[in-house]
Amino acid sequence: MEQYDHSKIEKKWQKNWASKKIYRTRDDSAKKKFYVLDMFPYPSGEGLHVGHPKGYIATDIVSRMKRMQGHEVLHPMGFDAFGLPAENYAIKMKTNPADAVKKNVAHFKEQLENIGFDYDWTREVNTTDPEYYKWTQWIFVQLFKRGLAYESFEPINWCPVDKTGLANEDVEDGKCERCGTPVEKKMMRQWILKITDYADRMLKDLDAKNRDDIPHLVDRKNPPLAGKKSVERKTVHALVVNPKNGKILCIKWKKFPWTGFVIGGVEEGEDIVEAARREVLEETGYKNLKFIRVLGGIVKGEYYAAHKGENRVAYSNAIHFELIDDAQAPIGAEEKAKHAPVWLDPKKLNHDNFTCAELDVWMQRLNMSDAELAKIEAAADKPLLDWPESIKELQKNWIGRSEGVNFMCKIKDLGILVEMYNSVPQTYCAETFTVIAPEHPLVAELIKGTKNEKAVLEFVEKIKAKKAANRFDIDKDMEGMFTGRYIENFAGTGRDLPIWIASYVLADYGTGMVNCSAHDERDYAFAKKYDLPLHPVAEKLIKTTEGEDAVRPEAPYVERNAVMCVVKHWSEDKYLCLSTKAVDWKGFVIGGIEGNEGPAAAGVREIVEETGYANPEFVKILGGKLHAQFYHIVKKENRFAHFQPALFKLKNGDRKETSESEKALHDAVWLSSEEVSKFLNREALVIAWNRAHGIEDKPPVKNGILTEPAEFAGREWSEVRSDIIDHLVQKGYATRKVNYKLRPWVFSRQRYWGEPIPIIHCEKCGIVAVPEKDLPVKLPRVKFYEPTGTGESPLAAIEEWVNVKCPQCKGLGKRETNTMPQWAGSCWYYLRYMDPKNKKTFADSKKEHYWAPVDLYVGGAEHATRHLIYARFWHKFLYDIGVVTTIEPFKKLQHVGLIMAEDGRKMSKRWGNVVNPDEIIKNIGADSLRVYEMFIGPFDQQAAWSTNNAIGSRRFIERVWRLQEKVTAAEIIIGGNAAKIEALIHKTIKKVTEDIDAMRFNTAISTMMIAVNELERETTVSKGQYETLLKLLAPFAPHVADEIWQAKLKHKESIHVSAWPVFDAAKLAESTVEIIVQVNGKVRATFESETNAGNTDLEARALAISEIKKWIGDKPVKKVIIVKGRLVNVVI
RNA sequence: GCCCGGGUGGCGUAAUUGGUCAGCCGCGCAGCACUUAAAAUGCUGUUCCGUAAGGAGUGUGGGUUCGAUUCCCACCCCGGGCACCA
Repeated sequence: MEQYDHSKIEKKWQKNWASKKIYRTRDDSAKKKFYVLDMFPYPSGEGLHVGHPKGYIATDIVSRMKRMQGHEVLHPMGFDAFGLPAENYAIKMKTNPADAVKKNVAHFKEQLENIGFDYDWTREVNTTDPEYYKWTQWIFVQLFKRGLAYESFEPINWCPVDKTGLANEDVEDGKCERCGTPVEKKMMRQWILKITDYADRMLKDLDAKNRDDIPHLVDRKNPPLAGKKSVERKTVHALVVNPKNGKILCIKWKKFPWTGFVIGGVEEGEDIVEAARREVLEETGYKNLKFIRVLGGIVKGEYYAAHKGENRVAYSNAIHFELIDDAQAPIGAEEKAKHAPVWLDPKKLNHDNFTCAELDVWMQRLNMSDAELAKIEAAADKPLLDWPESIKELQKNWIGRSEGVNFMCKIKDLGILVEMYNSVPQTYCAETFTVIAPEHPLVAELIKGTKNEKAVLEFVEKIKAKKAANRFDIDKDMEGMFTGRYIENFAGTGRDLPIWIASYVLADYGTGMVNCSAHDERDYAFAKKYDLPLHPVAEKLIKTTEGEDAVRPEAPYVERNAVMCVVKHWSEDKYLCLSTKAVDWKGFVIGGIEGNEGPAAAGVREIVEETGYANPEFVKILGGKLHAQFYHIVKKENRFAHFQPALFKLKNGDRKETSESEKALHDAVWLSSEEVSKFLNREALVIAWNRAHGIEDKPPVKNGILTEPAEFAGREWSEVRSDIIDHLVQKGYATRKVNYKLRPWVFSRQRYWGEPIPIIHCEKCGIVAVPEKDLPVKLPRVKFYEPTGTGESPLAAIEEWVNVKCPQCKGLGKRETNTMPQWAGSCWYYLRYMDPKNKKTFADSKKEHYWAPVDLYVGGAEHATRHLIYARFWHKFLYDIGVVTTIEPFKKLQHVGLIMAEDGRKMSKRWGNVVNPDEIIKNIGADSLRVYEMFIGPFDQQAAWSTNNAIGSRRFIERVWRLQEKVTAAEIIIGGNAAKIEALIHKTIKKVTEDIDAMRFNTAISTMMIAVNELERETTVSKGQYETLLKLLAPFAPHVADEIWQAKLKHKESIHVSAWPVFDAAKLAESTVEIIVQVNGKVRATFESETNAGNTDLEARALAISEIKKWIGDKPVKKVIIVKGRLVNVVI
């Protein structure tokens, strides 16, 4: 037999596939689509290392299987090449970035092709191609037109080495993500994208349910009819609200049991808002409508239009109006016959924030019975986003939604009103001072004319000059200065709060000004440093969760006040305590405070009662109260107790008799101060002890029991929060407020290598967008493109490019010279793959309807908080302007675990541990490389490369190759092990198919290896079984599979367009099973049994086994547990 | 500090509605066969202790159960992300 020689076959098949165009994707297919996407690479100068293709191999496998399963597969590839890394590389190599990128892309592409991917290269995109970035710029113009892109002048992060402004996402730990230089704050003219407008929706949709599965009503009541022609229509829903009562104008169809919005077709040349007005007038007669807004997105409906005898595919926008008055025009007879206007109570409909799709869902619900609703809820109980929880969590933290209140405060003597955000409003009575960010515009006003003015201004300048990274360290970097101003009578507490400028306050979160209390670590440290007053309003709660006195949920809660007595000996340094007999417990004398006695009297009484010592004297109250929750064993109740620690002293050793009942409970014992510290195993007592010795607590924590305000005293910190907010809002001290950590996206870079921002500055007209017909604004090719560091991009120096006519007034204008950041192009590339050559639009809407959303998106987890957030933002925006149909771009997301070098470090030129895939392909072949990378471990887990281990994959492929020798012409072999082998093949089909779907490639390969090992033991292998195995292997090792399939087995077409095998459940079942017999849970014997043997039969056979008899001996059998088809367990 | 993920042979790992002696598959290692020899290939073995019978064993300690890698509680360790967001 011919030897397996990868070098002969791999190139051959790569050429063959390309020439036969077997991976060409069609847009007009009747097949079900599957869109599988890789995060496209950023082509660096260094080329690929073996880690890069891991994700690409995975998507290649999935795409090949899906194609064989009969899907129309879109599996494209392209290059993201604008931005700093490419530009810095070009500067280093002293070439033009455009040339460097061209070279790098060619190199990447060649390396990728060597691995044998099934990309349709006719759909390649490159973000630096003017035909591509024309549409990146077009989207920017749309953002600009809707006020989501704006110019601003404010302090932003600036990298002094890369000489450009940076987005919040580009800063890691106060340093530039690219070069590690600490960033500075710099006042700059810049472009901002208002990503924050989408914060809430991006957060909400992470946990949203899958609305795609809610059928549109039109689908259900009037489904499309087969054989009728299909017509596309643009339609509108009108949401007309009566502002007086909130009711919504709908129409009731007379022939159908159906109530819904006014819906109508949009006529040629008609605006959607006009169309909606016209339809409302025609169908209901209401003529005076106030336009509110166009709801985001469009809804697709497919139905049969009976009156026209055609199937309709309708794309509908929704328009929100308010009724101005009741004036009604007469309704035509024809309309009257069809339906009548009705006003519906919207119940809980909050239409202010609705998207079109949500409105559509709500409308359908109007007409559903409860049973129908429940059914649909269940169907939609799948998440909208099938993403790893960890990535969702990362995004949630990044967006950082925080619900709190804005306090309204008045500045004393100036009368200025300011707002201050607080997400922990429980502390409002604790607040003792206010801090303000040095950058805050109010600073100047506060100090104007005061004697401190000059000193404060100097201080502000000093802090501003500090690097961002050095302003916030609690231990050393915090600095502040008093402004001389106060907040007046804050929130009715009667306190004026001094206003300080503090280095640690964030100017761009909340309002840049914060009220401070002892309950925040930084504020506490600041107060200590500058000797500011503190006023804690919460005390610690000790909740016993372990042992006999652990809180028991079933027991009632009882509130008690008590005294905790620290009783000193009359002459020695020892302390009087109790040893409790029932629970092996030693502790201070504790007793309830009765009626109107105080802690001093109660303490004296309890000490006498419980210890017999006759003359205790009250010395002093120690610190504040302690709060505890525990279970009172004797009274069988949960105690919510407030202890007042107090110091007592015995005058002398005189004793009285204690009562019998007290004696039974505990003894009085003396403990040395050391011993006391030893048995103080409950935090409460430690604190009491510390207070008795004047040791101060750490800064108060954010939990415990509130002591102020009086209305909420004694309640638990977390539980009281919402009531406090209600209280503050009611009293008018504050309003509810939500804040986000997500910042506006700083979108301009003062660099050459990026998409020019398509804006023209005109002296007369101001900021004008480049008209869409003039796009793209091409990046000019230049000799000098190094960053200037002046805050202007190198483009600013090219006069012939900068000077341009204003598109509005034709006067003198200047181009915007900043460029877009690296992340811009990747925000929408997945849409361009759907229709990469389109010159009229970024993607044809029919193609978008067919391909969207991306079914599977594979890439590194490091993109969770940048690319994936940015892309979701742009996608939602495109949805809102009605140009895409899904609310999320990526349905399923899978992240790739990194491949590390053999030394366990990241592969990098710096460590000299890079493994080049070209090398591996030369030695063992692309197929072996592919199989190895998938076999290395769980796909999403990091793994270390081992060239040695890769040999195992090569051996596996060789074994498959040699199996050819055993293949007989027969499709199926009869007799011998035939049934067993057939079952094995079907098991393998099932497992491999399921594993590829779940991206468990390592176990899929393992399963195939087991199958090959089994087949090797047979003398002959049937052709049918061998071909099945080859098909399963084909996505993993496409070259060798096709070589055997076409060259050896003489098939005329590629294995990659053959049909994927389907397993037969009937063939999986085996007639006998091995039953294990356990004695007391330990396996002692096994026996063969028919699959469906009954329990009594199994028991009898198990007990008859001599080995089992031996283990049972003469002990009585207590119980026999039988698991059908599995085991018999004898309990003795 | 906070949020995820994980801890199983010499190594990468497999097995979870709790149930076939835990360790599939692969690497490595050892022995054997083939060979003058080597490579390649094939076969056998390979968690630990013990000559064996047998026992122990999935980070540690406890719990639930006839039975726990799988469930519960506490803790330890490793990896990743966030850490100024009041």
